[in-house]
Amino acid sequence: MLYALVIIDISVEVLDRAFTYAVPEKLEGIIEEGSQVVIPFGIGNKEINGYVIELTDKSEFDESKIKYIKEILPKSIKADSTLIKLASYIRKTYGSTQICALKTVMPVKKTVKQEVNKRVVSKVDKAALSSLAEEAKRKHKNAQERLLRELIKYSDISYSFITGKMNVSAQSIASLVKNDVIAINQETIYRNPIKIDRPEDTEHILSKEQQFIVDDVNADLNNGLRNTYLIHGITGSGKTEVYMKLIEDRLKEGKQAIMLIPEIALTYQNLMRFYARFGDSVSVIHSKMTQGERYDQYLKVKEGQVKIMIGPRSALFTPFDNLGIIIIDEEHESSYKADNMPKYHAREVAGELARLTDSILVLGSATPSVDSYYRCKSGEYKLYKLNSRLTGNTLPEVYVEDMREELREGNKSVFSRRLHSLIKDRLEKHEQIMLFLNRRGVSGFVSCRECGEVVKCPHCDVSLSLHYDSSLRCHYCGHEIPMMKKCPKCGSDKIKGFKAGTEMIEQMVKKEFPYALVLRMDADSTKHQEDYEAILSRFSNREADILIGTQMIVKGHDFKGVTLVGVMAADMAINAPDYRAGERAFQQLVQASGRAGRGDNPGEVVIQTYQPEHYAIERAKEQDYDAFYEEEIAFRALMLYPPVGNLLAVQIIGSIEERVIKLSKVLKGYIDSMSFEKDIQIIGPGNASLSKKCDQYRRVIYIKAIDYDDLIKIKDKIEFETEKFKLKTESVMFDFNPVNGF
DNA sequence: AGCACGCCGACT
DNA sequence: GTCGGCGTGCTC
Repeated sequence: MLYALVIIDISVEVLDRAFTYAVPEKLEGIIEEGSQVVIPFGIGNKEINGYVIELTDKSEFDESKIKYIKEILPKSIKADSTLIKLASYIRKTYGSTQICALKTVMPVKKTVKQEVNKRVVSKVDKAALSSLAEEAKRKHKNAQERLLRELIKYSDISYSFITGKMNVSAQSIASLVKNDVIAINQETIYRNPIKIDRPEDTEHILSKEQQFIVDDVNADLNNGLRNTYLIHGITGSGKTEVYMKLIEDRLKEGKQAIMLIPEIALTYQNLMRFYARFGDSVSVIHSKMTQGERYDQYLKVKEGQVKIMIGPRSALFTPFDNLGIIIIDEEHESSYKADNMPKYHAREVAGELARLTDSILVLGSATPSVDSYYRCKSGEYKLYKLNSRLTGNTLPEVYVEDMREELREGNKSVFSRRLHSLIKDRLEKHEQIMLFLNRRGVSGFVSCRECGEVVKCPHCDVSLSLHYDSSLRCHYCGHEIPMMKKCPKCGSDKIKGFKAGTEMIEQMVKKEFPYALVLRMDADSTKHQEDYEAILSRFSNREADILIGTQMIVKGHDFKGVTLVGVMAADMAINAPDYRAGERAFQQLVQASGRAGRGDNPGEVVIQTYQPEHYAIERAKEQDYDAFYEEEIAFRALMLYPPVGNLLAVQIIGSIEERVIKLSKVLKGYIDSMSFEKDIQIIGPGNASLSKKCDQYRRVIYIKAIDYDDLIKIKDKIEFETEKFKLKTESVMFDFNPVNGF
């Protein structure tokens, strides 16, 4: 008798274990580990889906009670054995249910009808295409314009290439078909579309530094070593070339590659480099792809056509059969941490995947995460540096402007005198300017305009947040004091809450520089992805002098015309109520600086702040990552924050405030009752930084521990206890080493 | 999660 | 006497 251990599709803790089912004779040999099956479950034999995670010939369970598997779930796709192991890792490490973990590692669950091979051909000549493109541009039909311009170069493009990689919607194509500009050629063409249309590949000569990395990694591989590598390379130092060479070498060995890049950097230009090099063996996934498109990618991977997958964190779950390398570009990006359950970190999961598949993991960043750098220092990762800019252009000049000084000298405007005069200068020279304003979190912090003092929590060393009821609160421990009238340090009455939006800056710019053309980009002005692309391309086409925006504008796009970057208030980032505030601030300042002078003209950067002596600012000005790291890690070690310690956020949500408060206290009681070999610290319960969201009250308990396993024990204990009093209106969630705040 | 069993109050 | 409340327990 053949039995199957099945994980059932009900995401509840008590059912989160394998159930034994008998495999009917007709399915023997068909059902495999990873198969999705339909099984009768419970008293009513309700039909439920499940995943087979193991096949065995002896049952551990009372045989008379075992039921038969009904069938294989129609149109389903079997989970890879590696992916099942990865799901187990995710369940264990991040505390989700097995089924939830399985679902996250299965980006494609169902088969979808396969698309016919469609190609788009132009029906008009190049001149007509050109004028139509101009027209489309005028009407802000960006997608159409993109397609038309591409058709000038190649008169015959595959449909899926246009909808997929060029990101042009079916509607845009349809409207061009309607106007008889293009036709869709349905003949199945077995030639490869991309190989033919693919841009000329340039020669690849690696610099000494680049070649050293490639040789060293390959030497390790030849010696049977499977390491994790971190490439710390300044912007423009040619990390991508190294990635591509390493990928190429793996392909030669018959292996495949996964490359993660943040979704925001998944731009056409970035992808083109890979197409030029690797042609049709490269594929991309992104969040906007439909089920069908995803399935097509899946098939291509399974058939061995696709050997390199590029995408955001979910690209990790590409079911390659012989993976050789995983690359994570911009590894410090917080988007690598999942924000819904299970809250896994792609860097850690990639590490596990590399281990499971005997692959290597390569991380790269201009401003590595403190986490990864720490692992380099401890010898866990191998560190490489790329220090020279290949393009030859010099680093920008960075000025730090002390806004306290400005105020003392009677300048009450949001522009320091230096920034004001530089903006004027650039406008006269017709060069472009970017003004960057960090605005994370809803409530601002409180600082003294006289001495720069920021009011901080005495227990947590993060800044206190000003709330609408004019109280100051710590988002970590709930410590609360009333808003003061005078600065506790210097006694000045110039102490105020700090808040400024992009809109306010826009108005100020318009007032000061009425003749400047201004574009603003923030969450309000970019409700849709198209808006985002539209603003960026307008700025790129020099339709505006000044671009004002939040972090969105410092990532991804390069603007050749920008020679001045202004960081309006670096204090916003430094004083975010989060232990990672310093790290994020430093990264953003370095990134923002990197936006200046990408073209031929050298750039200048103005950082405005009330705390010019803050280490994140001083180190960013000097562009000295190592010095920053040393100071940051000392702070983390002192406070036992990650990566030195480990942090668990226990998040409690509910609609009745008293009950949420009570529950959070009860949970803290459970933790108090536990004993550990190494010391742990319990902080809170306190209100979450968003203490009420969607009519749900949110509280949080933070636990710091040396041993990660202690945190898992705490999670298990809380889950075990809360299981008993079936929670209805409240829910408890866990976030291990959180990066995105709560 | 969903369903059955089970043991106490007000209803034709 | 019975209908129905939802507390408790189980599901291969």
